[in-house]
Amino acid sequence: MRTTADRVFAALQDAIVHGEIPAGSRVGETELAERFGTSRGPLREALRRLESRHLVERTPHVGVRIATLDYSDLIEMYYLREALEGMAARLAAINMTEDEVAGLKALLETHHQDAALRANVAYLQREGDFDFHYRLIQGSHNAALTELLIGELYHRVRMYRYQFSAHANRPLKAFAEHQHIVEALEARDGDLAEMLMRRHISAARQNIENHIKETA
Amino acid sequence: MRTTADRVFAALQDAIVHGEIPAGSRVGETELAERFGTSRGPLREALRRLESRHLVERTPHVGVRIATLDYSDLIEMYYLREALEGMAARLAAINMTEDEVAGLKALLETHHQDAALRANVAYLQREGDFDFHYRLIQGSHNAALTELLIGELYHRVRMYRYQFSAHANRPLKAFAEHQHIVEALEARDGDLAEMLMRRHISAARQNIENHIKETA
DNA sequence: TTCGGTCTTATTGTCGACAACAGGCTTTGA
DNA sequence: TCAAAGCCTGTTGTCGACAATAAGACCGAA
Repeated sequence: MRTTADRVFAALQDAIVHGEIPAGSRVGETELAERFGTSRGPLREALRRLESRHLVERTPHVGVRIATLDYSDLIEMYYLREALEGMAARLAAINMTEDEVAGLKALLETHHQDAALRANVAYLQREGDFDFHYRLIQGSHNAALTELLIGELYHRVRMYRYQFSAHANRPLKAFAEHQHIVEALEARDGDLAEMLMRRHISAARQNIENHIKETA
Repeated sequence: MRTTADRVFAALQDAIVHGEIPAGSRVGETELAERFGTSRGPLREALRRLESRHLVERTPHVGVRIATLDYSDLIEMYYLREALEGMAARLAAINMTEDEVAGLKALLETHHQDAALRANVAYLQREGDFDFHYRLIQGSHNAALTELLIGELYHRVRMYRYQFSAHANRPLKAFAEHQHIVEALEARDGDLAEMLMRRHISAARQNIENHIKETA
């Protein structure tokens, strides 16, 4: 059976990612403990785990603040993802099974049916297993890499999406890039897969950087 | 003032990394609490933080085991480092100050004076600020990347060094590669710096993989 | 003898109370 | 009026006791 600390952790993480608890706000332990119907013990455990994922910030004797993402954090994260997901793509080209590649291709096909995408207004992917990057990372068959990207970074990325209510403003391009990556995987071309993935993420970052300059 | 949980965390991490507590051994919370002269509360917090760094493994209701590194973990970590430190080198070439580059060059000069290195028997670097990779990573001026590599991965790497009492068995080559990387930094050539760093780490990995095959 | 089930025990998970600290407020002196 | 020192309050850090769980020992039946 899952422990109560686990439940609190999952619930709190969801609340933070979805913005139910405003980013940057200070929260008290007692307050949160009551909210989740438990004592401060398990709650503190949940907070520590969230801290290691950079979803909350703790300062000794002062308290807990929900983490905020400013633009520089966001840009830094894109560099991380470029390096890590690039490597993931390289490894996926080598290690993915035929079935996994076929599954990924089928996933893209369902995206292709999406009306919003066809109209070039949005490229929304359902979370978790239905996310292209999510599946590709798992295809690297590298546990440490997967844990790092999905266990630690993924939730911060999700938080960003909700916080800035961000949707890629280049849906068709992004979709086309996904398709090219899958083609590289099919060809088992690790070099190409890594290069395409890095360009894919780098383009998204530059897109944001330009947006900052324009609005500044 | 530092909290007791902080002290316990630092002490325990050291004990694990240096092998004072054998890797793979099961340890009880009460036992550890007594050893560090505190109660189970702060100790559990320290354990949680060590868990997020993959230095201990916890299973609910069962207990704590000091993490072990098998070869596949080690190999996976090298892929991570190749991706991340490669990116760090690229960013360092762009973001390092002239002083930092000069400092790194001076550091290599002190390594060059080391007798063991000259005799090609070992390339031992003092830990922390005196480690080449450590300094270069900080030179990336990317807080997220630095936190990830130094805060999370670095201690696992150190643990491996102690556990396998590993010393690079290609000291002069490794040293020469470091020098070439610094030259790329001086030239502010990000592409080259990344490529050299990736080859540097990749070579170390292949070295280990070959070693495994031979002894298997 | 071996397999299945029950029970025991040691360990972890949880709780509520107390101690210690940080930040703000008040007070006092110049 | 302003600044500095001391107090006060609310919060977090720490502790010891209790409850719940899982692993292993023990027993009995096939």
